[in-house]
Amino acid sequence: MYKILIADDEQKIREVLREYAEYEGHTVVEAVDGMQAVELARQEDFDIIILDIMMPRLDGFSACKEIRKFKQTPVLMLSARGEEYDKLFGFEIGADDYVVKPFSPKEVLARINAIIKRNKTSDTAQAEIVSFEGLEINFTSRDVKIDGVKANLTPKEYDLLFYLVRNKNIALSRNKLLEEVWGYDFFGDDRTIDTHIKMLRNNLGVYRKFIVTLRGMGYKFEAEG
Amino acid sequence: MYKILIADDEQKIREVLREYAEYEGHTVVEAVDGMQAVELARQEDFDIIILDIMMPRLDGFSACKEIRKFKQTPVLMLSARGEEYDKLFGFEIGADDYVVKPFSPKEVLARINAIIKRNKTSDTAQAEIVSFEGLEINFTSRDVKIDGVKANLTPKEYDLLFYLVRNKNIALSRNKLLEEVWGYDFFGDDRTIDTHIKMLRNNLGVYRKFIVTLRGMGYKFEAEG
DNA sequence: AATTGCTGTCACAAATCTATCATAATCGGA
DNA sequence: TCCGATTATGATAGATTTGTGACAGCAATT
Repeated sequence: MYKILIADDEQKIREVLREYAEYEGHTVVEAVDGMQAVELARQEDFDIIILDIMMPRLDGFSACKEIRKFKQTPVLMLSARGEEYDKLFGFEIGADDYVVKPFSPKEVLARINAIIKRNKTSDTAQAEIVSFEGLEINFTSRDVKIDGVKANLTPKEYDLLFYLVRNKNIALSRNKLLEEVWGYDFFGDDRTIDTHIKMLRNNLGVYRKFIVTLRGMGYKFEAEG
Repeated sequence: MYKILIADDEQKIREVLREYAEYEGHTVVEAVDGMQAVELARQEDFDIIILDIMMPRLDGFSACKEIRKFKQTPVLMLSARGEEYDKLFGFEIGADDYVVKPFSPKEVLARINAIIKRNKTSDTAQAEIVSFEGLEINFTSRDVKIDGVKANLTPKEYDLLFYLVRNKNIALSRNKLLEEVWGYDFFGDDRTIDTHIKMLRNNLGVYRKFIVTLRGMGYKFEAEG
């Protein structure tokens, strides 16, 4: 569900949090110090960042400030009891919440969920992506990658592929395809589909195998993914 | 959590906002015009005040100015699109933020939280900045730098770019863009977008590459950052 | 009143896509 | 294996879509 960055120099703590977070279906990336956390935050978009305060190289406060210069990712601070309590309390550095050690992972996860829910403004919506072996289809950004390389499809090819994939493992007659992809007001030839299937296959390279011809019927996209 | 004053002459709007705010646990007080808002603000301490601009008896601008004479309560303005745009933009009257109608209650609540948090954190308001290579976009101060040099964009160009960037890596149809950037009440031509995209691209120099044409669809801002 | 800057529209050129056709290849059943 | 039916493919003309420069109407500013 969420993508979480956990920065703490104690492996034990990272481990415990990761375990709980992954159990809830989140993705976790770890950093062992503040510097690394800032770097990772710069490169990727996280739903939330968890920063321990006492860390080598760059402490949690400074890391938080640094991150806030370029990202608004919610931050949850971890602190030992009494440690810089005032700063924490005032959230002067822009943290969204904090948890005092020793904490229960359960509580941390609860806070994470609360913070993310509070901060979610349609922004961090997950892209809709499906992949079949090396064929990756991103419905959200409307692009298709073949072994990591972007394919250059024409509008009709996108529409056709997207429709096939959305109805994968379903036999689709030419009429059905015409109606759904071309529109009810298209009065052209059936065989037009063949040509577009051809183009699509050419563009899909080895993954053309997913597009199966159903003789006397039509086509289908056949895959496990 | 927070105590909010909502001043709007439209009952519908007060109702919707109240519902959302209370759902988040805030306390809401309503005013039906600017005069009443000022009186209430004088008597009670709110965490934030929401003022519609068009109100009977005393408009939102004047109410805001009046309130600022005795309280520093953060103010969020509501305005119809285009309504006194510059005043709003300059925040000359001391408002902390503004939202253009029609807005989503969710967005308003998000802004409320942001404003209050910003005001509570020792007024070291952090600017919201994102960058993609040498292209730096500051949502807060509403400016754009190209390799460190400030670009001179027109309002529409800002709006368009900001929307694209906030929805980066998402395919945006012309209709979607018209609706979100121009507003639901714009009945002009699709192609207007093309022209503005053109201008934007010219202004972005080499970073025009981030704006990708999706033939038969629309455009998207494509970048990793 | 004149100037400047912004917006939306238009027209044309350039780029790109699509449908169709002709022909080749393939399939399935007799 | 052969034959008719169906599908694959290459080529291409015509249709769409997008990029761009020009411009008129407005609004704000001087």
